[in-house]
Amino acid sequence: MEKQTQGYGRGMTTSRPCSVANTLSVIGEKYSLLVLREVFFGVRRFNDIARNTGAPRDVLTARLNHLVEAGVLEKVPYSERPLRHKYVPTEAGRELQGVLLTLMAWGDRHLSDRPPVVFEHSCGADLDPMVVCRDCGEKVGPRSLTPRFQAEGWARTGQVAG
Amino acid sequence: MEKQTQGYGRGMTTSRPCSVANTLSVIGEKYSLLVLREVFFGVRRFNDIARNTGAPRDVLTARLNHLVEAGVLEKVPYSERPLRHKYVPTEAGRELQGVLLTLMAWGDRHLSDRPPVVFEHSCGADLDPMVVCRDCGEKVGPRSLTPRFQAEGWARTGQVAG
DNA sequence: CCACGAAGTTTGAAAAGTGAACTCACTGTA
DNA sequence: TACAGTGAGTTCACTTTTCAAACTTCGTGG
Repeated sequence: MEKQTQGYGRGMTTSRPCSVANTLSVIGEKYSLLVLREVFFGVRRFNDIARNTGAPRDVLTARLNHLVEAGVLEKVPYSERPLRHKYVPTEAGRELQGVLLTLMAWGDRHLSDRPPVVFEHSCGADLDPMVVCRDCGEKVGPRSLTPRFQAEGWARTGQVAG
Repeated sequence: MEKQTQGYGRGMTTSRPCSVANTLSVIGEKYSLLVLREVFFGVRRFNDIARNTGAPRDVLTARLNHLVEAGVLEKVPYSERPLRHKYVPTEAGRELQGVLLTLMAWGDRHLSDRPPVVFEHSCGADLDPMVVCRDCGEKVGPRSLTPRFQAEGWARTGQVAG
């Protein structure tokens, strides 16, 4: 009955089991992350989200439903008669903020002269987000990580050589 | 001559100017982030990336070309006669690691019983990534940020009220 | 000469995305 | 009661993208 989006990875037999793919099956479709951006900005009504993201209305309907089913957003009525809903982030949804911030930081650094939006952190500084190891607090760099695969067969499928 | 992908935001007139949208115009298409995941794992050859991501070969060709044009990957020959290339991340590409890590962390937390892949950090611990403010070092939470819009007209398009 | 491998390219059908127009329920004004 | 207006979708006709499989091209090793 449900129209099933032909998603990434989640449960696929051919491709690598991976939480990146799993997460993308929830927020990887076109416009989903822009919807979340708006929700984080406090824009929570259908028409406003549609205008700010540029998403066609039927696509937006599908994305919102998908995000609600996935437990990222929650549909909360702001008016009975007529029944109207706003879309608010769940706890899980709020935890996606880090994804948005790292995406934004990369774009700020590599694709714009000056950032279109700046976040002021509660410490007073303009936020420059950074990913660190929770245990040691050190910044995570490209060479400080060694992957360990929990399922066999995926470790050395390709040449790792430089 | 170039086939122009009908992308997000970048340059659109209708939707909010935003680095999230700009970044998604580079890495937001289906499979692009999975390609980057593989490249970070050290898998750098066309056939290996195709197998591990599940991407159709023509789509993969398009994604790789797009990522190379955008300066995220670089095409480096590993054999003349026949000419064969591997795809290696540029400096800008390596800086996308934070995006992958936050996506992975969210999936680990919300979509799997146990992580399919664990990264061991150079400090010895299994990595649990966290986004912090570079200035004060504090963890960035959902309520510690205040957006400031550099272009007018986008600040209060929707109801911010809870 | 033949089979094989890597890295694409081509193909035609299926799926997804698109904007415009339409529906439906209600509201506020007269 | 009539009537214009709004929010949230849905439907429609169309375009674009995706897909898997087959094909191509260049070179290798036997």
